[in-house]
Order: sequence, then C-alpha cells, then structure tokens
Amino acid sequence: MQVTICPERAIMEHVTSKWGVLVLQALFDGASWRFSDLRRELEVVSEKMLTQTLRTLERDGFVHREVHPVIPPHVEYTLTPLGKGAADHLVALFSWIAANQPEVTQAQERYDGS
Amino acid sequence: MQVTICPERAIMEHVTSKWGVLVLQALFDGASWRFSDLRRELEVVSEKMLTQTLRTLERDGFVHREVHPVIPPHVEYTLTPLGKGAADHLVALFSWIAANQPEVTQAQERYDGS
DNA sequence: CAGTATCCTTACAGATACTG
DNA sequence: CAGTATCTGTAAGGATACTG
Repeated sequence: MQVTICPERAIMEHVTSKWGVLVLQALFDGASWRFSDLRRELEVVSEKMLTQTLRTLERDGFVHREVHPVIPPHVEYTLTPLGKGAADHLVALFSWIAANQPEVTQAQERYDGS
Repeated sequence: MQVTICPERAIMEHVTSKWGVLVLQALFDGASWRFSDLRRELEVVSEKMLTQTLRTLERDGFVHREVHPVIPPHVEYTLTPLGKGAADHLVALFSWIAANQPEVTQAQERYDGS
C-alpha cells in the first residue's frame, strides 16, 4: 500500500489501515473466522478489500489462512502469535478510544461551535 | 474523513491515519512544534495534508494550537492530556512494530518465495 | 463458499500560486 | 511564517459478474 519510507512505516500502515484494524480486532476476539462471516461482521466491506487486507496481513505473518480442501470450499482465518501481539496493541488503543469517546465528541462540539 | 459507522471508528481513523500517526508521534516526543519544523520532521508531507491532519486532531481535542500574534506568525502545536493518552498507545504499537520488524520481513520473504 | 477479474468512480493526495 | 485556495491526476475503493 503506497509509499514506503521505511519497513516500519509500511507495516504500521498495514496494521492501522481502515480494514486492517477491523480484521485484526475481529480475529482477536473471535478465534477463527470464515471469509463470509468476517465480511458480515465488518459490515459493508467489499470482497475485494477484505481479500486484499487478509492477503497483506497473511504476508506479514499476522494472519494464518487454513484451507480445507472440500467442496464447497472452507477457509478459516486465525491470528498467528505475531498477529496476536499486534492486535493486543490495537485493541488497547480501541478500548481507550471507546472510553474517551464522549470527551472527544465534546471537544468536537466545542470546536465546531466556536 | 469518509464513512462513519460509529463515532469510535471515526476517531480511530483520525488517530491511525497515515499522517495522524506521525503527527501524534512527533508531538509525543518533541513537546512543542512549529508548523514548518513539523513538516520537515515528517518528510514529504504536503502543506495541505499537514494542515488537514492538524485541524482534525485539534478538533478531536488531541492537539492544542497556540497562536502568537506576531509578525511573522508563530504557531506552536502541542499534545493535550487527551492527545497524550492516544499517543501513548500509538507509540507503544510503533515500538512493538519496530521490535518485530525483522520477523515480519522474514514472513514476507517466506510468503513471496512460496 | 471463497474467492478472482473487470470496470468505474470519487475523493484523497500532491503541486502550485497566492495572502494576512 | 503559516497557512488558504484551486486545480488536477492517480489509485484506492466499490459494484458487478464470473469461476474452481
């Protein structure tokens, strides 16, 4: 995804990307997910973006993709230990945001009113 | 910035946006910054994007904008206590990524090679 | 079911010029 | 110095149709 000044920034962008954040979160508290379930969970994500996001996170070693060779196809996505580490931080951040959301909303109203 | 399913997601997107991450980080370990210095620090950010990012973070109550009415203009940006809280998490995440970057890079090479 | 492959759109981002 | 205002291009993202 776009410019890569340094490897760290690139990884940061994968992890904090719009859908990356949500995928890691879902995998964090859901253990194992199928493609379609994940899609429903995230709401309004297109197939293309979900696939792209999962591939990027799989490539980074954050997500494990388990294919069961049956018909119809059955694929399970889980966090790797590495992905768990990243997700930990993301979930902590999101919890903080949820806890402080009222304060932020107030700040916004103050800003818009002045 | 774009679709807002819920307030939390919107705030998350501000904080984890490409330039939001970098601005919060810089403010975190630099105390106070002038516009131009910040621009130099982040490298290759356009004036427009830096302004836009700072405004969004200011509106959210994360960043304080101090204008000194002199000529030429002098403006200082600092983190608010609220912004400090968000930046804490971001910095923790980035440290984790820096520490685990080698492992991620290895995973990428494995993925690309197979 | 779990994806690819296409096409299409817009909004994000950058460049440039100008101003208080 | 610290921005705004405008213009413009690109690529991120979405909708749809199709496939193993």
